[in-house]
Amino acid sequence: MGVKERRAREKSETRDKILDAARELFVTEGYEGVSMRRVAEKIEYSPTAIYVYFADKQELFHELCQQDYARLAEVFQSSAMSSDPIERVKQIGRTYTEFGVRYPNHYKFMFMTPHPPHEPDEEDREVMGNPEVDAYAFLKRAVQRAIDAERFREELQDAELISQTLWAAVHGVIALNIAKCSDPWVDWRPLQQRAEIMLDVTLRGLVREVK
Amino acid sequence: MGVKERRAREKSETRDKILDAARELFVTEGYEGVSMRRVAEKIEYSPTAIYVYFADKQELFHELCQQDYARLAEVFQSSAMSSDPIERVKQIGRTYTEFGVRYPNHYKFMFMTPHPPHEPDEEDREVMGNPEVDAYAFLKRAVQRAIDAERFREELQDAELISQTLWAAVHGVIALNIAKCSDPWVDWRPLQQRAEIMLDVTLRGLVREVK
DNA sequence: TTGTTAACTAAACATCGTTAACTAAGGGAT
DNA sequence: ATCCCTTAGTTAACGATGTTTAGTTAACAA
Repeated sequence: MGVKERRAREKSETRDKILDAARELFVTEGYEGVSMRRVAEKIEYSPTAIYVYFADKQELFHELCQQDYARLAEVFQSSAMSSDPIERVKQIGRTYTEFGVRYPNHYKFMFMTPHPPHEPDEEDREVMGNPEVDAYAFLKRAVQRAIDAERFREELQDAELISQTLWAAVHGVIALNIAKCSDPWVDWRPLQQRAEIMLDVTLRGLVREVK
Repeated sequence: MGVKERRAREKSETRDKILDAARELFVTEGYEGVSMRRVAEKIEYSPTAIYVYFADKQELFHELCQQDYARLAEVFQSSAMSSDPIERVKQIGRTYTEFGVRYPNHYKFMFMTPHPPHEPDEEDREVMGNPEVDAYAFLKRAVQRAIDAERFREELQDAELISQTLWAAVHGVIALNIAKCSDPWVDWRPLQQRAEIMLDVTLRGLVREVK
């Protein structure tokens, strides 16, 4: 009776092989630069074999995406240790920046590429909103703690809005860096400096004045 | 002897026809969604005719891009009328947001898509740094004026760095909106609100305290 | 009239994502 | 032991893409 389980295991192993191969290519070549044929070649399967496991290219890379969202949440989990709620938010920002710099192609696909609307399945619904596996929820919780500690200005009570603002601010730095860093039009300051200034500035604009 | 000129005029007319057709398709379909064949079909030429005028698809859309940079600078020119230097910067931010919202496909190609490095030609060098036609230079000048008026904090004296920070902040809002607005994962606040808050927050973080 | 140039085209190439039709192998039921 | 069905995988092909090559055609200069 263990037959079914062995088969399932084998199937999920090849599935993982596909994902691993796709990820490796994807990291260096980006979404457009990777073809289904090259992924297949890498694992020595025929191109169409992939379609047994994934409906199409979109779905294959969407799955990679999901894995990376989870990984980002994981990284968040193991950083952001500070006891000061504002410092925590700052650490999250720094970790996020690091992620974007280290994995620009993942970042590009995760946060800079429009995906067709996608109604959440049951697994998504399980992850969504859980700070342990949902990076955005993690940020939101940290923001909420800072709100509860009355560290943000009185008129700023919406954790969602503040999170979205912080996210956008740091995202702006990373995204411009990815898309425009080699543009001679702009005399770019070092990324680290830009990222740090951005966190300083936005947080200074958000927090309550100390008297 | 007017032959050469007539020919040149005709040539630049077809060139413009190509650009116009490409732009029209591009606005609704985006870079990936438009094929050289469709552009050609639209002007009733053979696909290869385009290659007489543009080296490849990249170059065709790069040219569109350049036109839009100029247009953005133009729009900047006719907004940003306020006499208060900080208010001016804010107006630039709002105008920029409007541009991104109105032309998301252009915006995506202009600011969210990495382009291969491209050494500036003589025309580029003419535009670069001229606030009348270079939108980034326009922002930088407005920032410099605010610096000169001692409106930014003492430690912030680098117009380049401040401009890049402001740009990144607003870009973050627009870019996330374009890439992720239909993502059910996030309970997005209205774009206008996010944009306005972002400007308020960053500027509050940048300007000198009034005593 | 001839030769040259420049705009444009037709056909083809390589590659892409994807589909359809098949093979081959393994296990369950008779 | 035989039959059948499911399933992982293949081969071949379709239609579309960006682009190249080898023409054609027409206008001008001599």
